[in-house]
Amino acid sequence: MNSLNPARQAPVTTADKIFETMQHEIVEGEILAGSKISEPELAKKYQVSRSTLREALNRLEKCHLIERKANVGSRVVECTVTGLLEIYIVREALEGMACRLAATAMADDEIAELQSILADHGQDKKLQDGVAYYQEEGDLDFHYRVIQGSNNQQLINILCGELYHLVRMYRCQFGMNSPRATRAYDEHKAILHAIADRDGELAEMLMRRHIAASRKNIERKLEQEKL
Amino acid sequence: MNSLNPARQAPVTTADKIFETMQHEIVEGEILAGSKISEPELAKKYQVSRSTLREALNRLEKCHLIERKANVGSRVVECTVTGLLEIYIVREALEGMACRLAATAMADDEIAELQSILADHGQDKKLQDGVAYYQEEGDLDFHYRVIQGSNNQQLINILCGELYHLVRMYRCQFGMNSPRATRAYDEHKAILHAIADRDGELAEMLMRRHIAASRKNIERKLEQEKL
DNA sequence: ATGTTTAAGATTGTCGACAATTTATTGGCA
DNA sequence: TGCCAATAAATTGTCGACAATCTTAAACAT
Repeated sequence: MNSLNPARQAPVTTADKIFETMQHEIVEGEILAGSKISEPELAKKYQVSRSTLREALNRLEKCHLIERKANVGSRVVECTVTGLLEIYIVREALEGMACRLAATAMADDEIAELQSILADHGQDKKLQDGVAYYQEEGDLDFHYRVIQGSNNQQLINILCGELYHLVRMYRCQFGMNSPRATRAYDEHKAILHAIADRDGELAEMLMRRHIAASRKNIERKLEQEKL
Repeated sequence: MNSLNPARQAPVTTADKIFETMQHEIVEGEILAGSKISEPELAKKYQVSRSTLREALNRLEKCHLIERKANVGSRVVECTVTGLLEIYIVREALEGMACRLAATAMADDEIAELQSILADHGQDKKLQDGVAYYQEEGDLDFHYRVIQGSNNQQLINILCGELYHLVRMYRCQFGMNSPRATRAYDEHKAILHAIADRDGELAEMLMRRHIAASRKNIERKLEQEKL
């Protein structure tokens, strides 16, 4: 999936590698959410100097995975319900707009390619039925391609560069194998149909509903867990 | 204006000060857009070590004022027409959503305060008439408060922390003393009215039109300059 | 003259050490 | 016992130097 990102450059410097390693560990929860980051400790763990580690920390901060306070240090971000819902709001606004733009900016062959990918997902879904994991990957893949299709570098940068891994982190740590798999698949089809029709207004509305439905689904689920 | 930002912490470390200095110089164009950043040169200019300067550069990158390539160096971002229009698109999506949220999240006294501020702007506008500068500040101020009113930390962070200074940079360098002053003022009043009515849907639509109108105004102006 | 290879110069990335600040610990006092 | 002050320990911020990489220049061959 990461390999699909054309903007992503291969990790050339050591700080790049430490960054990617830590990014993975934070997303997967191996480095616990909310935990304090000890620069000396981690520098020893990864066998690099503190300068190099700090360079990596700066990039983690750029994609909102850690937070720094002057003269105090860094902490991994907490995974709160509020934070999760806030991100869905941002995604609803930005991906909705991206979808509107994609309806006019995407080339015919890009749309065709995405249609065939979606068809593949449909078959896989039938095979695996309830198992939502693959669908999750597929969901990310679909959203990712629509964003790229917007052809707006600022949008792409924010969604694919700065928010993407934070979204993945929440998915991992809240264990989201949603029961919305088949419905989400249908919604994807409808969105893509609107894009193929070059109907930006409808495409935006459908994408916003799609993301809002996910958000409400989570709100509902978390409400039930409380009871 | 900056003093209105509650999230902003006073510059405590030397890297903070260098960051703010450079941020100002880039926004105002004293450090030219598109120019290459020489670490040794700037370190000498500001009388700090390269490590400290690099720390400042990292924060400039976070708010999209410079871009870095591994083993090559940093450049100040270019101010292109495409880039400007792209930012307006992002703002339309995000500030529209912020406005929708503000309609339900803002407290009554916050709304009242903003109304009185807007009234002051109206008087100042009458006094200074065509002079758009103060109105520009007022425009930023209004948008800023609506964003804060959304009470969504992710939104606030992106708009006020990461995009704010880039928007200011474009305003400075493209010399935007728009002739939309009085119309923008009326639009602000209508937006705030919708917020006071707690009509989020309308508030979002009006804010989106407001920003889209600005964008189209710029598109038109730049189109004319070409001819 | 032009294009390629090689070497020199300059720039960025990384390192370890020191200074400044914060946090933890200890001791004293109400 | 509980709270505050002073000290000790640990952590973050800053510095200058070295290593790796890129850029520029010069020399050479075609």
